[in-house]
Amino acid sequence: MAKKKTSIKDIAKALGVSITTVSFILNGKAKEKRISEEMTKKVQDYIKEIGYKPSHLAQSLRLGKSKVIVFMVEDISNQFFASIARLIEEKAYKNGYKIIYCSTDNDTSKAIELISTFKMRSVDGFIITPTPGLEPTVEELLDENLAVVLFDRWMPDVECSYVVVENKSSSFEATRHLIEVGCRNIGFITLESNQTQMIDRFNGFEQAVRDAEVNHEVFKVKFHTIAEQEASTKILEFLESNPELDGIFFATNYLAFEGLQALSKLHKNIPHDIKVVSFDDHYFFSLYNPSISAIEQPLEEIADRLMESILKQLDENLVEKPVQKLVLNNKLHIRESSRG
Amino acid sequence: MAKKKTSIKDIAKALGVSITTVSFILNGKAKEKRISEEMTKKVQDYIKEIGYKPSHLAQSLRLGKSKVIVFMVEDISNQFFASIARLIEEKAYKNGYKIIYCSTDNDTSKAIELISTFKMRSVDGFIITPTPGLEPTVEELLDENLAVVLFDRWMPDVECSYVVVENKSSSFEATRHLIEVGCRNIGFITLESNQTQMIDRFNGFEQAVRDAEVNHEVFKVKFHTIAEQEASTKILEFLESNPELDGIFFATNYLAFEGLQALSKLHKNIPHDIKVVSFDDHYFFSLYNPSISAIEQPLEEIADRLMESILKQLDENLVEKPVQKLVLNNKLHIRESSRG
DNA sequence: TTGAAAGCGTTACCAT
DNA sequence: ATGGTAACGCTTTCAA
Repeated sequence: MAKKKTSIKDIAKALGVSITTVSFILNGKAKEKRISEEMTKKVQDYIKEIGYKPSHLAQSLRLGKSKVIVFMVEDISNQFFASIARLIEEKAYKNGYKIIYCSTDNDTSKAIELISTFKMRSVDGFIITPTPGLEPTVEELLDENLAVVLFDRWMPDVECSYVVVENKSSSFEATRHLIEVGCRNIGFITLESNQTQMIDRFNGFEQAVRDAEVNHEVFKVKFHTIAEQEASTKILEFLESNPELDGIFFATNYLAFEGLQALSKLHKNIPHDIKVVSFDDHYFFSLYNPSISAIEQPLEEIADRLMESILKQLDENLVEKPVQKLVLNNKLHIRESSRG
Repeated sequence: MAKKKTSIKDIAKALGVSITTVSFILNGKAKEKRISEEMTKKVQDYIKEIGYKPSHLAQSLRLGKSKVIVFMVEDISNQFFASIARLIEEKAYKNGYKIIYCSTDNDTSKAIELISTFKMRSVDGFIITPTPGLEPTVEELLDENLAVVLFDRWMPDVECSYVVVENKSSSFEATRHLIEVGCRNIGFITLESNQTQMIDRFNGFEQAVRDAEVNHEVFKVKFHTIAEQEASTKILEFLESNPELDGIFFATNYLAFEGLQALSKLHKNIPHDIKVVSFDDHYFFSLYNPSISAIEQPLEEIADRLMESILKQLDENLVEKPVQKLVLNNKLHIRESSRG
C-alpha cells in the first residue's frame, strides 16, 4: 500500500517552507542558523506527526560517508569472533554506526574480493583479522584514508592500528605452569600458520620448554573448521603415537575440543595421565569434567579498544589518523585439567 | 594520498564519450543499446586499467534498493544464531547482498528502534527473530513492501513468511524417549516466554507426560544471557528442591549448560540418577562426559530456506511477494545422558 | 531569518 | 549508435 517515501521536499511543500529550512531544523542547526522558534516547532511537530526519517543513503552520498563499519573475521560462527561481534555491535550502534560482517575462512583471495566490494559501498571503516598476504590490500585501504584496525593478529610490515593479545608471554606462562605441575613431555598442538598470533604462541611454548630442558613434541594441523573431521583424526593419531606425553598445550580452543575428544577415546585420564591447557578460554572449559585450564583473552577490552580505535580514526576533528598498536594481557585460569 | 574517487563522469571525460554510453556499457547494455564493439572495448579496457568501481551508494539512491539485508536476532553471540549467520552470509554474498546484523536481546523497544533506523538506510530485506509484541512493526514493514522473513519463532496473527522448526513434535518425541527409558518424574526447564517456539516445546512436553500419566514439574526462568549468574542459581535451587526428578528436559541448550553445571554441583550421576535431554543440539553435547542427548535443528536447511524466501521476495520479476510458511523437522540424537 | 541552487554518482528516458 | 539531462534525497554555500 504505502509506497510513499516522504522526502524532505514533501515536507517543505506541505508546510510551505523551503527545503533548506527543513534540513537545518532536521540537523539541529535551527539555533545556529537563527530560525524562529515557531518555525522550528512547526516543522518538528509535522515531522514527528508523519514519522519522517531522512534517507541515510542520500546523506551518505552527499557527505561521502556511510556510517558503516565492516567486521571481517575468519569465521563469524566461531565463538570468539561472535562474542566480539556482539560487543562491538553495542558500541557501534551507540555511535550511529552499523556493522556489516563477513567471513574470510582465512582465504586471502576471498578477503581481497570482499574488501573490493566493500569499497564500492563506501564503507567508512574496517575491523579485520587479516589473512596471510593481505598486506598490500590493507595498505591500499590506508592510502585511501579509510579507518582500519586489525585484531587477533597483525602485520609487522604495515603501519596500521591493531589490537592483539600477549600471545607469547601467555603461552610461556601456561607452559611454565605445566612444567611446574610436573609435566616432562609436553605436546604443542597448533595450526599450520605463519601468522603472528600462532608464531607467538609457539615461541612462548618453545622458550618455556627450552628453558626448562623439557621434552616436547610439536604437531601442526591444517587450518580447518570444526565441522571437518580430518583434523580430529590427525590429532587422535598424533596423541596415539606419542603415548609418553604427560602434558598438552592446545593453541586454540577448537583444537582443544578436538583433542579432548581424542583423549577421551584413548581413555586418557585428565589430569592424572596427561595435563591439559588451552589457549583462548571458552564457556565449556569450566563446564567440562574435568574443567580445563585455559588462557582467557579479554574479549570486552578487545572490543572496546577496537571501537575506540576505529571511532578515533573516524573522528573528523582529528586531522591525523592516529596509529594505535595495542597488546592486551590475558589471564590464565588454572582448573582441574592441570592440577598437580 | 589517492583521494581521487573516479566517477563515471571522469571516465566519460577521459575517453571523450558521454556518460550514458559508459553507463550502458557498465551495465552490460552495450549490445542492447547497439553500442559499437570498439567503443565497448575501449571503455571496458579503460575501466579495467584504472580499476574503476561504481559507487553502490549512488546506485542504491537511484534505484531505490541497497542490496543489504538485515539479520536481526536475539543475540549474535549465541552459537545458534552465529551459525545461521555464517550460513546465510555465504548465500547472501553469492547473490550480491550484504548482511548487517543486530541483536535485540529479545527487547521489543530495542527491536523497534533498530528497525526504524534500518528503514532510513533503505535496506531491502529483514531476517528476524521477532521479539514479543513486534507484530505491528512487522506489519508495517510488510505494508511498505519490504522483504521480510521470520525465523526461530513466528507470529500467528501476521501474514508473514517464516522458517521455523517442529518444536512441539520434537519435544513430544524427546519426552517420550525419557519416559521409555524409565523416567517417571520429569522436569521441564524453560524460559518465561509466550513466544511460539517456547509454547510449542512446552506443549509437546506436556502432552507426552499427560499421555503417559507421568509426574512432572515445570520450571521457568527469566530470559537472560549465559553470562548472568542468577538463572544458574535458580536452576540449582530448583533441582535441589526436587530430588525426586529422574529426568530433565531442557528447552534450550544454554539452559542445559546451566543445568549440567548445577547437576554436577549436586553430584548427580547422569544418566544413573537422572537422565537428560536438551532442545537445540550443540557441538559440546557430544563432547561432554557423558554425552548429552539433544534435538538438533537443521541449521543449514534453515539458512537455505531463509535466503530462498528472502531472495524470492526480492525478485523483481515476481509481482506478488509469496508468503512462505515453513516448518522443518529436527533430529533427536540419543546419547549417553539418556541411555536406559 | 529564510530560500535557491549546486552537487554527490548513478540510471534511464528522450533526443539526435 | 551515442549524448543530454532529469531525478534519486540530501547538505550547504551564497544570496536575499
